[in-house]
Amino acid sequence: MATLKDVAALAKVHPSTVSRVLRSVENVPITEETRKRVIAAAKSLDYQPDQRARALRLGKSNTIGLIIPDISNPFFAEIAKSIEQESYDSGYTLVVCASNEDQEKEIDFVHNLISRGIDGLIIAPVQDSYEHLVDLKKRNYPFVLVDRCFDEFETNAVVSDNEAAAFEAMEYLKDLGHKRIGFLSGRSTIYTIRKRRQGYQKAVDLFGLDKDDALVSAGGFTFEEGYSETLKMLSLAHPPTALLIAGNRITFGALKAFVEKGLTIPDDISIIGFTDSIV
Amino acid sequence: MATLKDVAALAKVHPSTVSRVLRSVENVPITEETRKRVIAAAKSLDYQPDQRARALRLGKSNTIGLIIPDISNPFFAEIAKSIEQESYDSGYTLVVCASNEDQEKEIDFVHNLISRGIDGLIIAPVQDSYEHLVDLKKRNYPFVLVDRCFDEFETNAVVSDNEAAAFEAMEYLKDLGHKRIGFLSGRSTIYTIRKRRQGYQKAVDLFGLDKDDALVSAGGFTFEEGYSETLKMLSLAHPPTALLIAGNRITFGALKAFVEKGLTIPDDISIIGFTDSIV
DNA sequence: CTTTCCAATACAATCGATTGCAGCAAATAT
DNA sequence: ATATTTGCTGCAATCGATTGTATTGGAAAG
Repeated sequence: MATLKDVAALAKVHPSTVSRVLRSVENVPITEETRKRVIAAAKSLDYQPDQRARALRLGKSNTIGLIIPDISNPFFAEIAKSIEQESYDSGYTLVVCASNEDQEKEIDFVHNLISRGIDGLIIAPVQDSYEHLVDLKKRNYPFVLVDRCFDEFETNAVVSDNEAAAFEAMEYLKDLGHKRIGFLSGRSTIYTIRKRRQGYQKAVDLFGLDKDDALVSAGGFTFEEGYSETLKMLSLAHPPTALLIAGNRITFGALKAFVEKGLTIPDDISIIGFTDSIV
Repeated sequence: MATLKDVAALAKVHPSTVSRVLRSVENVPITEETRKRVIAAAKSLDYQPDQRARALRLGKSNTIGLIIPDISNPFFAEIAKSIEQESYDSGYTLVVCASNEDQEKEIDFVHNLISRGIDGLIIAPVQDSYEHLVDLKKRNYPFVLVDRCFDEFETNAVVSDNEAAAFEAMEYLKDLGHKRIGFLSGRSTIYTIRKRRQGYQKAVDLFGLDKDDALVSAGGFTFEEGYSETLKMLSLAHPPTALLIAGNRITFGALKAFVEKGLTIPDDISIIGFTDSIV
């Protein structure tokens, strides 16, 4: 890799001059002839400024970090894609890290990314703890949460109104005539899940629907868990006639259970799932 | 952020001593008392070495870059996830970039990542051109291709035997009694697609199956294209009785077409798709 | 012919961490 | 008592780019 020094040597000027020519800004006057010589030299050496050196000197890296719990989940992958596109268009490079729903790893990534001189951070937190985020806030480090935030800790965040969404979905199912609606949950420590469940409960109460703990599953986000929890619910003495499902993978698991039980949608059972994804 | 200097000041030693204590390696002896003082100072300041400074000095960043065409495609997301996990376990940070099947962007990323002092590069190339990769190879820059490689240009690469896979799939369909098998392709400039098509053709020839250009679609990788190409093929005078499908999203598009046409698998039509993904 | 001034470029410090070498003290050898 | 070794730590250069502050050369002014 050619450095400023190499270009300077070739153009027979001082490195600082090369820098000034190449950044071109500033009100420092440069002879047209020098400028041409420098540009030619830079081109002939295929000079690319060393970003880590720039970042070190400037205290700015034009890079932002994104930490998501699971890159292989289309929901987060889609988020990553959008952020990446927007970053790229704004001249930023995005560093995507996958915490894999592991709190330790997330904390690791936060430290690691900061020490790399990242300009800002976007996090979909694991939500097993948040001291590291409190710390970020205290240090005035720019970061934004996405998809998940904390009730007890105020931050900038981009989230959906999960409670209202769940409530609306329930209302729709109620209007279809359903009285006994199951709720397939995900990890209940997570913001989105808690809110969706609140919406579900609110609807159950308000609409006078069947209130039964057996109609609310616990569990995680996986396909397998969705499958087994659905089977469990379908084999109840009074199975639900509709399901509200709090995650895309869980939904696919439920579908598998339906197929296995020979149930058809919407004839035998109705479902509404969160986080739609075709593929 | 605390720097080496800050820690040194607090511990009343020279920065170099702090560095030596913290790296601990080297055969330089350090008094136990000094060591303790330094470690205490580092802890109390929550010192984290600046990775960009280290990278600059050491010429090594412990970071590798991954460029994939589409992060929202579960196939690539899954690849990214595995590589990320493996990198993390080996003490490397992975930078994931999405070229979005845009050759210019890929080239941009290659330059950008290199100038960031990335230690190595993993690329699933767009395959519209490869001069930039030739350049990398010439400069002896460590990189590996994944999923896609070039017939005309030798590199390290991790790829599947797409031709054999397509052939095997065709053999299976033939054994089921199918004589008229369609091939839903993706962008034909791409390695995987070309190979799969070769396997398809080889099977058609070898098994004496129906040879008909109308049975081979062109097109891209999208859900929509899969849908429309399938509809087109189903409305042929002699529609295929089975389909070999070269991509996961295309497959989902085909499924939509089947549903719409009221076709059931495997009663009305058989399919085998590449790149399985549940969700 | 000297002084002043300005345009154009060079110098040097800086960002933070690392490392070969120098230096200083105490301990051992002569 | 002096010379030599050894153990520990400080000094300073370095990585590559940036930028405030010289410095240079030549032209204009006196």
